[in-house]
Amino acid sequence: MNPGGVSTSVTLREVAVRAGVHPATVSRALNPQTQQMVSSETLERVLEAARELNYRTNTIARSLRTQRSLTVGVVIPDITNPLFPRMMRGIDDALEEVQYASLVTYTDGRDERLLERFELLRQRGVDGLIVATARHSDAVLDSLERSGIAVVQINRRSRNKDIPSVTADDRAGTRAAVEYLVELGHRHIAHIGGPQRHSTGRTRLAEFRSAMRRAGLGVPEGSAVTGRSVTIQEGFRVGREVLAGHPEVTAILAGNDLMALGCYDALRSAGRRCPQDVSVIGFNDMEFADRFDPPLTTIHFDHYEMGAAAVEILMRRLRSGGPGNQPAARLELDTELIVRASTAPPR
Amino acid sequence: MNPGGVSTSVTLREVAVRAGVHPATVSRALNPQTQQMVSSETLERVLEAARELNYRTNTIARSLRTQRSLTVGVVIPDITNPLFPRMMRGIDDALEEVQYASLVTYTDGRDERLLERFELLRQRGVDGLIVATARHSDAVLDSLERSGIAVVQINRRSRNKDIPSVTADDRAGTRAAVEYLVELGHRHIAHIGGPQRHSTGRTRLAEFRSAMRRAGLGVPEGSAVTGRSVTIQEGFRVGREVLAGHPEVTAILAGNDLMALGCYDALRSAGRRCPQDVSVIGFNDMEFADRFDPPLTTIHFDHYEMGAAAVEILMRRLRSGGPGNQPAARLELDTELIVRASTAPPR
DNA sequence: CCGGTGACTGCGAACGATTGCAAGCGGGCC
DNA sequence: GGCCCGCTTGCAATCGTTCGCAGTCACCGG
Repeated sequence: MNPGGVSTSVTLREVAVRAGVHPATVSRALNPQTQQMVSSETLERVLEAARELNYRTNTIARSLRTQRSLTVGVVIPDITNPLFPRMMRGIDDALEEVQYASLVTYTDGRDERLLERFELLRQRGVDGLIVATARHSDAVLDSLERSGIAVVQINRRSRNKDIPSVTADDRAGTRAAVEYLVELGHRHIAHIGGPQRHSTGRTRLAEFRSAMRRAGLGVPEGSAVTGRSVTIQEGFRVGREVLAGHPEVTAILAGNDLMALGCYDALRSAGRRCPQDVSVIGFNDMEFADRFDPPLTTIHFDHYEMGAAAVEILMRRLRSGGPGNQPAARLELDTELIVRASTAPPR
Repeated sequence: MNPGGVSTSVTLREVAVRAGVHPATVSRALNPQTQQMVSSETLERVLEAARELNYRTNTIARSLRTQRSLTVGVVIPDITNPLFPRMMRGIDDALEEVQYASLVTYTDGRDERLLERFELLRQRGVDGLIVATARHSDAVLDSLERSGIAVVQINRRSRNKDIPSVTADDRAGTRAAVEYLVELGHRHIAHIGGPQRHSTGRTRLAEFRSAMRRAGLGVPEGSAVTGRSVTIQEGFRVGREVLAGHPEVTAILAGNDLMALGCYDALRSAGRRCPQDVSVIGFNDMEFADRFDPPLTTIHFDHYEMGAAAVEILMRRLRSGGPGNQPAARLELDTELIVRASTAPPR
């Protein structure tokens, strides 16, 4: 007895001895799935012994035997990107509910690292994968999918429709942003987008064009430009370029919040004020977006929910033991335009 | 052969068959520690076979046998707190170097959850623990330490000097902040501190008092108040209280950056401007502190390095196989005052 | 009274690696 | 020529669970 303390690890065998039964019986008694196989007296005796010894099942041994680790790998570009902490919480909380744990790994934007990182995860026996690094055309993801491991894409998705995904409704979000700017009276709207190898970059750019067309507005050459990555630096670089080429622009729809911050910098360096001279809209509603100078108008979606939903889809897949016959889920989360102070009518 | 693809798992035994040797020999050939035991011809044959089959050692099986999982548990309050993502990167990158992985778990400020969460980590066989939730007087941590598991504290530390820790030099940071405010000409400086159950809250408050005394300034009743948690909400609540009770205050040293943001809100709600009416200094230099309105003057330290250093200490401990005889490391990271726009001379 | 059935429990073989021990083998030395 | 030694390698146990199989026992129905 070691109240409040941490005991050294006790095995099934020791519990068995104390309860006067075979280890296998202890195993059955402790597993909810097989509990009804053991008589109630034995059950009680075993449970008592287990409690007294403070027995905890050794996950490693179980995993070796059952070939399931109750672990999923999570591959994200970088936890430092403020989009991901909340998403991770959604994932981890949902995993905790089903006794799973996550093993997190980063690609730092070098998406091809996925394969090499995956090897490590595989060595550790992950049962499935949540991947936030999908490219539009992603051979690695395709091969993972073919190899039969359960994969769910999150935030971005590849064109491979056999792989389930949870993304924001990029189309609706972009549409809302453009329509809002138009409504404010803007006529010269630029788009500083993300890379076209990402579904987010593609969809948002495509929808930007559509929405502009629907509004009867043109998208002149050089007023919808995409960066090489979704970073403040690229937002700054591309923003400067666009502002220089199109001084008539009074509003910018950025590819995401980080690029929007880059646009802030570009505006400042061009001696123009936000929102008085140029309005800016981001995407993601990242943490502290309401604290920036000016507070950022942006497209919100529920990052936490996105993580939780990905886990749910993954678990469904793991339980069914394969993709099954039903088509892969492609969940799109609702978006909401959050109006703050980075947008205003044009002068 | 399955180029670019993902092969199904191949075992030591299969490699052994292909190389025409015993599995034990393959094991020795593949382990750098024992590699010199096998002849160079055999070695080559084995390596070739392993490469051809794309063999990866099964970490779970290895862990069961060796009783070491190459995994460490990381316990943090909440990954959503912007202090932690960078720290996690420091931890994970350092762990990756030594082939370890991290299993992260959250306490959400309910520090007592540590014990229950630790049980889960123990089940999964973590070799050590990095804990960011230390309380000044922390029975759970004490018992963990006594139980012999390797623990390193990070960011905060308990009074138990037998447990190694990596913290910021809270004392020096606080001193620099106070001295800077004094130098600017402030005479009425308040402290909106963190809970006294945390070493950070304690040390910063204590040093605030010392530094004020050294500057020949008083700390009137009610001008150094601590919150119940280090959050924006508490910063706001306590900030309002202090401002109401001490309208003469022209500068606030906050317990951390989040509380500083709360102070921003409190000032706004009191109709006072920052920095024109009241200067504010934070602590941590969290992500995007330079983007706030106004950009936050704060005490910087290297979060990434903090994580990496914790890993180094932990690894040293794991390798030596116990606390050894040398005293536990208590590393304090250098701090630096980053002057931005939330501070100015008093009117 | 006997065969059958069902409910429990025990037995022992996995899972895939690591490692102490011992055997085989060749060479050097006395 | 015999002995010892060191270098390689194989053997088999082990880590802690799970699970298919089979055995035991009581009870029930014919």
